[in-house]
Amino acid sequence: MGDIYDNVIELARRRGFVWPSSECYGAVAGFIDYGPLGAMLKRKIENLWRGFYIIREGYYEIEAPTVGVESIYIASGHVKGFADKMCQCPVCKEYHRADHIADEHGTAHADSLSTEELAGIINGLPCPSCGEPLENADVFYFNLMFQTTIGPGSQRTGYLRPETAQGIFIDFNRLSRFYREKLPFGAVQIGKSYRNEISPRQGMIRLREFTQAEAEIFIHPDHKDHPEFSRYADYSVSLWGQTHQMQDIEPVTPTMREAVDSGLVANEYVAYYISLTHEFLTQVGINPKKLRFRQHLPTECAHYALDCWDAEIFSERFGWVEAVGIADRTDYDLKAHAKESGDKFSVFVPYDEVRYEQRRTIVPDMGALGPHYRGKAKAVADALIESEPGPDGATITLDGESLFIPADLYQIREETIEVRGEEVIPHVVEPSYGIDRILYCTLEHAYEEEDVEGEIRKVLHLNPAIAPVQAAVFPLMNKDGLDTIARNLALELQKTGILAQYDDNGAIGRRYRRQDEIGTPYTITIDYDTLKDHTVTLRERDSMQQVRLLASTVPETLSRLIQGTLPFAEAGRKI
RNA sequence: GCACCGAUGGUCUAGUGGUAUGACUUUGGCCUUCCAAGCCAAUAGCUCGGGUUCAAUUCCCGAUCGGUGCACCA
Repeated sequence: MGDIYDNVIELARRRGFVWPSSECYGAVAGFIDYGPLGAMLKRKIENLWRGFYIIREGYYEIEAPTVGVESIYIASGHVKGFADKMCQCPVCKEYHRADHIADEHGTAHADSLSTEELAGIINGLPCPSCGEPLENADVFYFNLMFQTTIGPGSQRTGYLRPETAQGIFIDFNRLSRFYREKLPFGAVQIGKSYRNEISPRQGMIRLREFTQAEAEIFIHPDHKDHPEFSRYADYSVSLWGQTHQMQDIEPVTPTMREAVDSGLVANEYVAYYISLTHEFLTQVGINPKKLRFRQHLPTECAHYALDCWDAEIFSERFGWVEAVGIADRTDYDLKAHAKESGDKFSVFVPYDEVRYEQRRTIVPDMGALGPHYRGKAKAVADALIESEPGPDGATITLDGESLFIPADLYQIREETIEVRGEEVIPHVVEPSYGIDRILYCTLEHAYEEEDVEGEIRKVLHLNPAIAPVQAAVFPLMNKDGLDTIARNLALELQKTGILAQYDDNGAIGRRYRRQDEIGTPYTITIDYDTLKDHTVTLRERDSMQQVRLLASTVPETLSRLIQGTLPFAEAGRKI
């Protein structure tokens, strides 16, 4: 057999976590189906995430369409920037990045050239694969966004979103109103995003349709101290900064306070979400020893991002997998949408005290300007307002012509203006989670093959909070009324919101193994003692230990076990 | 996209120019007083399309998916 990946994926397929999509018509790379247990697991991971970001941080969730009009992605830069300029070698048919080829042969800023310019430059250069000259090779765009058209016969172009973030940015003004126009505030979105990857490999790691959980937190550009920073000030995580990477030295583990003060992490907001991400991922079940935070190198950091850290999870198969990106995107996106849409993407921030400013305004005398300049009067007035008048009059430029306006055609007013605050374009701190990657890594870290008396026991050590099935109820024997008692107990559990499977098929050991494989944390068995004293056994998946307790207390006890507020040893009498 | 390798019940596999082996799983039954025990039975398969052939799961070509390398990863 292969490595742990093969074993995990085999189990995931067999037991209904993850399946290839549209199998009966031939599966398509980059798309997967979540089966019954996978969909449940995914939802539980998402709900744990909601617990952090919505309930604790107070950033409400929105849901925007996955199809967006072209303008959104023109503004965000995806229409232009999310495309690669490619060319194909006429000899070996290999595809290459045209700008990379030009770059290697000494062309500066090749990525900013047009396709025509690039085609001219690479013409005759050797193909990086076969070495033959690239004769008259076309340079064309390959955009990684899925394109569609909106409406019948419509010329309106739409794109499937390549990230959920833009849906939040373009709702900025509505959100600002919702939060009563007070920074900081944030919104989150969990949903599908789409990227038409050239070569999606690596199973669930690189998908063409994937789920993101993103938070966009709008903060004042001059106040990047997180109000709740004390929560994580003493928290320490493994940080692999730019300088560590370039000098090839190990990550360091300072406290967040130290990391911010030393300048390793740009500000408290970024540090706060690094810690929160660490806490979230370890709660999901990621092994903290296989988790590190790596700072983007200057070359890979998007040009607008001020600081960017990836949470990387170690996979036996894929190495360090980028699962979360935490970036300070500054005001890049809001400015871009302001420019493209013409709307204002800012918040009015009042000063602590009202300021008074002396201001000199020029008030044109339209009654005099009108008859004098006729059709040009309006333009003259506008130019006048912007001008710097001398003692006798002002010189303005209109249609390239210099024009002198005598001082009696306008008034100069010295005013004291009350300034209560200013319009501020917030900076955006963005923690962005790849749920599918987290889910895979969780499975991989939870998976264990244990040798029990010569048999291999496959167990998913899933955190009870995210296990798709929380409990199973077995009658020891399928007779003497044990089965009825077991069924009734399963019903009782379901009434308290616990997903409990009833299973009476096969030997008891086999039933335990089945539940171990899907990560069910607790199993309850009804035996002959139950008939005498109404007690049942409760078995813990990880230790295989059992305790005995009254059947009537099982729902309450299980709830507390799942919440983590009751240690298993105290759940009942040891056997 | 390219090159190489692979694809047989749900899973893992044997094998073949004449529609297929075994194990595990699953389901039903018997048995069974707590960790994949035993017995009986049942269900279930040659990735897809084309070609060669009387006949293709097998040979050839192509596609799809998976793996590896190249390229790509805003």
